[in-house]
Amino acid sequence: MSQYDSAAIEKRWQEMWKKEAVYRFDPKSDKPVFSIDNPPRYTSGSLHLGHATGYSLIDFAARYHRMKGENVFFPLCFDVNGTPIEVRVEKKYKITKLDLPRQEYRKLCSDYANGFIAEMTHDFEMLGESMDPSIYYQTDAPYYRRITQLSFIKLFNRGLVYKANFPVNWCPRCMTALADAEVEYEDNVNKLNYLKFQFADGSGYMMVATTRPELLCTCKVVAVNPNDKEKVQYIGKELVTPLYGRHIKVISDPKVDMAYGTGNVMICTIGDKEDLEWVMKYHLELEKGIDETGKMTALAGKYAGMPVADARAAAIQDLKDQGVLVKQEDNPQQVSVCWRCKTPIEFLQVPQWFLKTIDFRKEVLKRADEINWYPEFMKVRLQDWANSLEWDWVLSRQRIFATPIPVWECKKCGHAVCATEAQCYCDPTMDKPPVDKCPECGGELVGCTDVFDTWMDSSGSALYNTYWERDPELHKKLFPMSLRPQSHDIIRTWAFYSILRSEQIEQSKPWKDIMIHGFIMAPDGTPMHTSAGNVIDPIPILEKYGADALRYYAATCSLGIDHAFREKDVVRGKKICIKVYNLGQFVSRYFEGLTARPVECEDLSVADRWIVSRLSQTIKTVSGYLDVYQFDKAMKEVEDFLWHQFADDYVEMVKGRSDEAVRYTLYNVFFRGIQLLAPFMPHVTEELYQTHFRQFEQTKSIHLTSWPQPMFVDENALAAGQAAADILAQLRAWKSEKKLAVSAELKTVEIIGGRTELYKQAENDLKVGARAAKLIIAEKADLSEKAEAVKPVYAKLGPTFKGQAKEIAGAIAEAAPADLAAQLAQGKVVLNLASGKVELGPEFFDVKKSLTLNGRNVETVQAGDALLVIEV
RNA sequence: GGACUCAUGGUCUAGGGGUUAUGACGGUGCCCUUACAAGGCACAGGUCGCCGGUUCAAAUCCGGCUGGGUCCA
Repeated sequence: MSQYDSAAIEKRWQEMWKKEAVYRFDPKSDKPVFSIDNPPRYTSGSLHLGHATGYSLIDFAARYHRMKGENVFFPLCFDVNGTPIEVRVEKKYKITKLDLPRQEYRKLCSDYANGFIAEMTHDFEMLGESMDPSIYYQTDAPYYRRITQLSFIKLFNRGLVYKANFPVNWCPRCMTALADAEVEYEDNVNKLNYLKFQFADGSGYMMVATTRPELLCTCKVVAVNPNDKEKVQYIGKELVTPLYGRHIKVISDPKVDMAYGTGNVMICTIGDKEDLEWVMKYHLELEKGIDETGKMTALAGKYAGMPVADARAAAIQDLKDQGVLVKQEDNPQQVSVCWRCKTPIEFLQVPQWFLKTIDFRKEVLKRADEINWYPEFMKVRLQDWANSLEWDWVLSRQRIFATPIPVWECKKCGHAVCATEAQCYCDPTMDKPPVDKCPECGGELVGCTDVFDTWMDSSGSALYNTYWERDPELHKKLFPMSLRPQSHDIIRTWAFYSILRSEQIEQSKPWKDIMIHGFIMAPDGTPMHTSAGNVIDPIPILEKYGADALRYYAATCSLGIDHAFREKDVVRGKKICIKVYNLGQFVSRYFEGLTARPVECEDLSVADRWIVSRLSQTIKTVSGYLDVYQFDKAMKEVEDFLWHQFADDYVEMVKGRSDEAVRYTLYNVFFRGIQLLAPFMPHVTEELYQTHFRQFEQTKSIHLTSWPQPMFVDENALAAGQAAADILAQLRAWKSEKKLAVSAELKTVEIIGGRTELYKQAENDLKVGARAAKLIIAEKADLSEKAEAVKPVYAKLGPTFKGQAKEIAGAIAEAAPADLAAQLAQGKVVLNLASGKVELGPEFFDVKKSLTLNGRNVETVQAGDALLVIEV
């Protein structure tokens, strides 16, 4: 008898699936398409537990729809763009982007990222992912970048793209503008400096508190709150800035926090987002105090060329020396930092390319409403985001390893010439512009060195996947896609921009459904971070328990919420593998000697009809859950059915049989059972299929078989079979207690009372299941009945008696069960309450009875309302 | 500071106005019963985060608080 060996089994079938190209999208097929806008995995190397879980969830959907007969589009894909790779490369070679020619730098990044792809593809195979390599893509390839550029050109030509000077989040280390989504916040404590600002008319001074004295060089105004009674007298007066001696005005603005610092705020152009708001509101002239490398500009006078932190220290020293700085206090604040390198960001005005986004707010919201969100509440995040947008999407980045913006600009007049569609893919830093000279002024055209925000590439995945601008017919057939799976952290980026792009290019939603999963946390529920040292490597888990076991864990993670990693669920997953594997070994004994699958059988027993009915119900329930991506609930149903109903109850019930009916039932129920399990545990189910069913079924893989349909539901058999199963479960427990083998033969089993009419229908199943030589089913015997407890049925009592219900329940609890039972035997119970006399029929009571039989040398077991009398 | 979300035996989870509150892992005891000891049977273990409200009835609905998570112009 062989034993379950996850490593051998998983390797065997992974190789077969690959060799036989089992998972292939067929562009020519006219079957319904189920297309997945699969998240291209970022080429950062090692597999993370979060990836393992996320991609498993997607694979469940892919496999389910494949078995439903749909033409599944599930691409193997990688995201090979952007700053994170650059950061790693710079770290590895100890360089910055300025140290190398663009092409060499780009090659270093490309080689670095591509070096991981083979290994990461292998990771997916090890997990049993059914991604399709025939529709492979990676986001740095010219064929993919071409789509990004083409969509840009179309938007450019429609006037949706513009270049503007605009304050942007700027990371001085990465030397790039950052989208707000790329800005993180860190708690920090710095100093709040109290400075004396002299009035220009010599009438004394005003105290201003600031955390950024180095920005005095761009200080434009000082604001006070109009409700600040002490300060209103200063509004309109002139102040002289320390260090620079500029004359500035005092203004009033209701947004000034009177309680913070001195209640007077100096507004610079610009230090933070609040400054930006005031700059916009009062149309202040933008001055640049800090440059792109994070150093002070000439405006800063003697601090010019110093890094911001040094300039601040120097300014503070000078202010102290001059007696301007009179006080410093600790100031806890949140600093904005770059999401990748954690360097504090600056707000700088830099020429940037923008895509009109705010104008599309309504359309995006409308498309979001057209998409089915799983779970629904995730849509709220997108809506909040869309509604709070205040400026357009900054498309450009001053980096290198990304898609070039296909534009040339005139050196003289700044006029921008966009590439032609025929030119794409192109790189304006190497390729020639479509025209020789500036069409406006005849000046020289220079290739744009800016690249796209990587979300510009990513948000085009639904377009790329559906052959947009590659195959119009296929595009029409595939767009919009069926499903976007993703995590909740990138709703405001990937999901939002994808919907925006789809609206701008296709005036349509990009997908029908979106499913959003949570994060995998460390076992203690805190996020996994390399810095916290709590990152769990999934590879040893895969080796110890197998991919099917890890996938079981993934299945227990309900959508939308974060889950702590639970190794015990992986353990449970492996136990299920072992259980079904062994179950297969047992069940297949019944198929020995078969030359074809068992023929349809007319005379099924009640037990057979019961398990077939339960199977049919399970198929319906599981399909319903899978249709709405509720994998946790679906898995639980399958697990409960296979283990408890099929293995524990049905198989135990029929062990004594060897007829055609049981063979037919075991074959069909077990086959369909493992089909239900196949999307979750593809390896062990393939092993079972190939070992026990393949010889009778035509299909080369279980994953290409058709999703099972319900066989029949026989309500009567459901009730009778369940009643019999419950009796037999009690009997097995009794045997175990008496240290008897489950297969121990019994002389007589008498079932007295309880659901007699049901037991009678399943009489033979009970007899076989009990291993009883003689089985008697009787309504009554020579026994005495005793009411153990009489409880009120609250669900009936409450709605009928409302406020009186509590008093009635109290009275019932007080009364003797025997007395209540005696009254019930007469048809009703009469209670004398303080609030009056109440008559209650039997529907208000739940009577627990016990039956005892005296005077016979037998064992008795209570099984629900029935009494089992056993003669060994 | 804001939006969304979560809080249920030792640990983790299901449920989402009225049964005896689901199950897993762990614990204890018995059993190597011929598919399965990573199995079977039994047992112990819970004031369903805290405080209020709605209701005849709240783990469940509402409000506040505390604590976790995610996102944050």
